[in-house]
Amino acid sequence: MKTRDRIIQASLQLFNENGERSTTTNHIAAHLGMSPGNLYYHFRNKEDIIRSIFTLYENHLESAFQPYTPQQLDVEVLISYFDAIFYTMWQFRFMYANLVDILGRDEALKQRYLKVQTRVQTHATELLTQLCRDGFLCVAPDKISRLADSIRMMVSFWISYQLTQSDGSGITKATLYEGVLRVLMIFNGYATSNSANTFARLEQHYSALALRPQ
Amino acid sequence: MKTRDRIIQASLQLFNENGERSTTTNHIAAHLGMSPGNLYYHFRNKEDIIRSIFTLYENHLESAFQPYTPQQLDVEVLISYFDAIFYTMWQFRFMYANLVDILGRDEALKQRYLKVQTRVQTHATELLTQLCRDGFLCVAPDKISRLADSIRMMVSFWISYQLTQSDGSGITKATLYEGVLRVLMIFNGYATSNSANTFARLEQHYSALALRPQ
Amino acid sequence: MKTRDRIIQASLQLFNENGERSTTTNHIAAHLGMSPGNLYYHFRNKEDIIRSIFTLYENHLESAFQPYTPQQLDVEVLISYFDAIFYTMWQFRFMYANLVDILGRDEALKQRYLKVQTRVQTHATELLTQLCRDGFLCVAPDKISRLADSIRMMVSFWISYQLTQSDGSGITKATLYEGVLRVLMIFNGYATSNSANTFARLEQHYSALALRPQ
Amino acid sequence: MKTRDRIIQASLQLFNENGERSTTTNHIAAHLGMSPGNLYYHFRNKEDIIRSIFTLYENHLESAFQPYTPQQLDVEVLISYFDAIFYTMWQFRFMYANLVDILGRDEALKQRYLKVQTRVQTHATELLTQLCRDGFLCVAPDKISRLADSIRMMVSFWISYQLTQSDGSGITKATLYEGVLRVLMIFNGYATSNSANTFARLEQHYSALALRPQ
DNA sequence: TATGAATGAGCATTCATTCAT
DNA sequence: AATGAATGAATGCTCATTCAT
Repeated sequence: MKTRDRIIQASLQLFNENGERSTTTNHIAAHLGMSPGNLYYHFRNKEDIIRSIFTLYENHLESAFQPYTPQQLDVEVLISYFDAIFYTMWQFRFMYANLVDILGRDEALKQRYLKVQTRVQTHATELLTQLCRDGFLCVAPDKISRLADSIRMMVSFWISYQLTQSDGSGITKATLYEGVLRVLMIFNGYATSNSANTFARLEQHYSALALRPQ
Repeated sequence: MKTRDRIIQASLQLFNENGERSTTTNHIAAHLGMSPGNLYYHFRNKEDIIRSIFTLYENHLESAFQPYTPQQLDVEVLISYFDAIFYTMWQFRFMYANLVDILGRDEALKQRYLKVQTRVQTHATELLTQLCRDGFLCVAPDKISRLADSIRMMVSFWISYQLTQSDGSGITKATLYEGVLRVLMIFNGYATSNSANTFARLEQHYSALALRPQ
Repeated sequence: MKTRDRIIQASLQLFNENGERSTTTNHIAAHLGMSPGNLYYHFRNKEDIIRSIFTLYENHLESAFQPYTPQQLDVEVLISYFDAIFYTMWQFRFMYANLVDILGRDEALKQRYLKVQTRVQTHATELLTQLCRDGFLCVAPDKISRLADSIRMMVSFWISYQLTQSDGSGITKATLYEGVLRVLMIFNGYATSNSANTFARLEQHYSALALRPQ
Repeated sequence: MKTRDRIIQASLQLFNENGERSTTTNHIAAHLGMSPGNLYYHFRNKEDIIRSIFTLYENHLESAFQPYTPQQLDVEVLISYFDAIFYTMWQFRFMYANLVDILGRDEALKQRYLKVQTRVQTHATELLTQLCRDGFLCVAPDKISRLADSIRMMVSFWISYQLTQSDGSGITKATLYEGVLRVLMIFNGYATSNSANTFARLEQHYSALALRPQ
């Protein structure tokens, strides 16, 4: 792996584990057994590292929430979407835990965040429309967009919510699968008789993951 | 006012205006025309100041969300609750903007937060039950608790959400009245024919406030 | 001596001995056996220290180059002026050695420099006029100002000139007395028969000092 | 052009434009689209680059200030000398702006500077003698050397002086033509009736250049 | 010749906190 | 109660230079 990518990966890991605020650039360099100078050879400053991680986030969102091709729809497709939700939360959990702080310090990043969230909203709306059309969900057309928005808000603040509500020390995969289940619960409210069975299986699937110890 | 209280008030003001992170203890002391040593005579450390502010928060919540006495119910009562929601968000907005950060640094404070939130949840549930009983709302008994929870979550993260979504520089009273309106909108979904008129007047009331310039 | 003044004096000393560029704030603090934090308690930053030294420079120039009272004029008065020239060069030699650099980094300081130099020019002109009137010098009235200017330029760049011309390691008092002698030489060109003797004695006085080993 | 020369030219340009201090070796390499490693293949270190630029300076001085052949003397010859003064100041202005700093860091370079300045002094003296002999100037023989010295000092510190005196942002060609005019003014003081006209034309020539916008 | 990743000592500055008075 | 000088560990970042390829 290239040094630049190693720095990004190590930073992401340390940010997720110890928080972005308390992870210093010297920390990251030391963790990689490299000099701080080399880190600054590859990145202009700490903000630049965060922005590069944000690019990963953008790319992931972009690819994960594309509408599916017509013939594809079955449990696997839905699982891929819910897995993507989980993966996003888990992979970038430091960001969700400090969104206000991180975006508050970097106006350019905030603009990028707004942009990508707008796209996510669009894609999510399309996805829900498709699921309605294919008889998996039953949502009034004028409420689809609001549903997508609710889901986005839930996903965006699930980690913050958990960090303020649970007395545990940190976020585990199980915590995030709980979040996935909450989203599923919202879907369940709009399930059709066709999809009830599928959703039951999905719930079983993620319940099992939510119970797994770290 | 006693020195101790002056410190609390000044800290609250500065935290709200400039953020807790960038408000130093020397800053607070200077703002009060007092020595940092004196500040540390009255408080063990910065955390101690935040804890004292948190006590104000607890007291406010405790007194504001008590069930009303039977004969009272009219528009004024509802306004008093919604005003209390607004007041809480406005008065302690620095906390809402940094909840994860603040609670993450102080486990004892987190425990107090959990406790007070549990009480708020209880009181809110009782309140909703009362409003149903008095024919103002129509919510299935087993859904009342979940409704209270949704409202709490909306209030808790409205400020964070606004700080990440809007590209404006900061939180204004109008922003928070928008939040109050969102909560009202949820209530509206459960309004009875008796209360429809009342809710319309409430909406008018807060819409006007949300439009007022800073 | 107050800590603030001790910092100024130590900084001045270290700047003069080792150059301003290579004298770090930690250096200064260590030299005084104090923490860097304390240094920054008394001064906002390094620039602030330099500005405070510059205030000393301003005050010195202001007091040293006042016109003399009529009855005063004798050798002692002239010696006091030439001594002031020497003292200024010696006391603030780091500044003269790095004028371009120091003023180039701090526009506000440059403005103060321009202002004080304008005042020095005025005072020097008045002084020369007085000396002419008292029969010590004979300069055409329209050339007095230009003479003052030449002297100022000579004093301002004597140290720089010496640092580029001599292969010795540094500036000594003797070097600066040489500079004083050069200025005296200019005066000599305008001496009257009344003052010739006085100037001869002055030259002897400073020649002796210029020959003294460090 | 050879890589080595390209490095020298780029360094000279960047030093003149942005100052030697704030022009890093990586800067120079990037400006040339080359790796820092390659730069260090051609030069041992930054000092080595400066020394190579200094060689250009030496060569220029050596060739520009040679006595003229007897039959040549007319306005053109004088213009060529004054143009050479201008060219030297303009081409190597970063050096004049930081002479103390640059020579203070490199004792060997200082020795070369002393040597070349001695030669310049000699040549300038010869030149003035020739001009006297040819009836263009009238200077007492024992004062010729001192006149040459004064001119050298004026040229050497004109840029430094301007950088400390003007509140403008930087050195322009006009600034340096002003310097040339100052030198001309000194010559004027020793002009003969034969040369008065010539000097007037020279003054006109350089005044026009000094007034030209950048 | 040339690349470009890597080094590492060093710097100005911050801030919660302490403590003698 | 109050002062205010003092602490010191920590932080993000720079840049001339090296060296394996």
